[in-house]
Amino acid sequence: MGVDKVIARSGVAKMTLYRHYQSKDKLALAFLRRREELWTRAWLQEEVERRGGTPGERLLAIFDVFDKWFRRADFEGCSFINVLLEIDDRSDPVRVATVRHLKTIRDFLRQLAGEAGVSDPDAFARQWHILMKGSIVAAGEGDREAARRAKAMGALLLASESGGKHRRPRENP
Amino acid sequence: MGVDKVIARSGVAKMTLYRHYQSKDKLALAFLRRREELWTRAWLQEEVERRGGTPGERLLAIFDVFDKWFRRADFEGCSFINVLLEIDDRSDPVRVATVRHLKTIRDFLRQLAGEAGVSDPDAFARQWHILMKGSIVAAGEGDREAARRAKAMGALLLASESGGKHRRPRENP
DNA sequence: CACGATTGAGACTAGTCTGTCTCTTTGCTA
DNA sequence: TAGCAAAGAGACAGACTAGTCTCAATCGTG
Repeated sequence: MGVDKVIARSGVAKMTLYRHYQSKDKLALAFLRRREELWTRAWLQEEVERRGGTPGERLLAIFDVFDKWFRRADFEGCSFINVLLEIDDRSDPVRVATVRHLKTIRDFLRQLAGEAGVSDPDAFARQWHILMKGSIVAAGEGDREAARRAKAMGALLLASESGGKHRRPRENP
Repeated sequence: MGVDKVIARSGVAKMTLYRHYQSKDKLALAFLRRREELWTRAWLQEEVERRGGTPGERLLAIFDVFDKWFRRADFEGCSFINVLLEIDDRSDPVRVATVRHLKTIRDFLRQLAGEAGVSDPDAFARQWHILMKGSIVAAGEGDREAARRAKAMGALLLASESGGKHRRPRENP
């Protein structure tokens, strides 16, 4: 997406854009911040919380939300992943920002995992995130059922945590 | 990666390159074909077959091979995924080619799944592929342990197939 | 050796990219 | 309404892009 296309689509003059954002990279950083506000917080987290239920049910609900997302005609995948894989230079500030925004998503997962009482919330969150990212790529490939497939694996992972040898004491055993 | 960089790195003249490949897109298609030969077949499949074992063990061995891959200093992720997410136009021939090459990987998974006796080899292969793609993105993010995390989920998926209600008759029950 | 095909080196075209500059027009506020 | 800040429109610079063209150097084969 070139600056000229951003100009045309936004209906704003080039100089106006450059008055608000010093460079294209700064604009990209602002876009990613905004994406976190709208996608991660206002959409994903809100939708999951709205559906309620136990922490485990809310973790699984992520894939119900993804299922609707994957079926949208304007599905474009995850901006954080898209930009992450587009930039080779690991020290590039825009790339670094995507890693940070992906971590924000994982923080949300880790909190739910902690509430669900899993033995290692950070490891669990990283596993859950693998399911999410894998399903997003699969959806980009054209698999409309990707969310349901990932959800099934998520259910297995959750079951292994609540029934496995690392099980923590629960209120309702 | 611009044509000029390809020229410089290969040590070949520009006209020589354009005599062998009509356009950059044709070069990209040739690169992806070659990547399938070297990465998918000569590397991934060979390494997995070399380790041997049951079909289930070979499926899990994929993540052992990935583990070594993720720890390489020159790890650049999966070219098929990288190119797939780089091109928006779904009818672009290069993008279409990446989808085809990813399907080749899934064909390999489906065959192993069939040999392992799972109830729905295609669905199983797609789930396994989600674990693979998710772990590749996680590794690109910087998680060196991504392969082990995905392998653990793969083990759960395999266990659910051999012990679940959809279990097929086996020689060694 | 000699000839014909291939390659190397680099200038060159035409277009796109980010970012700047100028000048006019709009809009808000006192 | 006067004045000032912001926005619009578009030309422009400089770097980069894919791809073409020319001509000399090099190569394998008869």
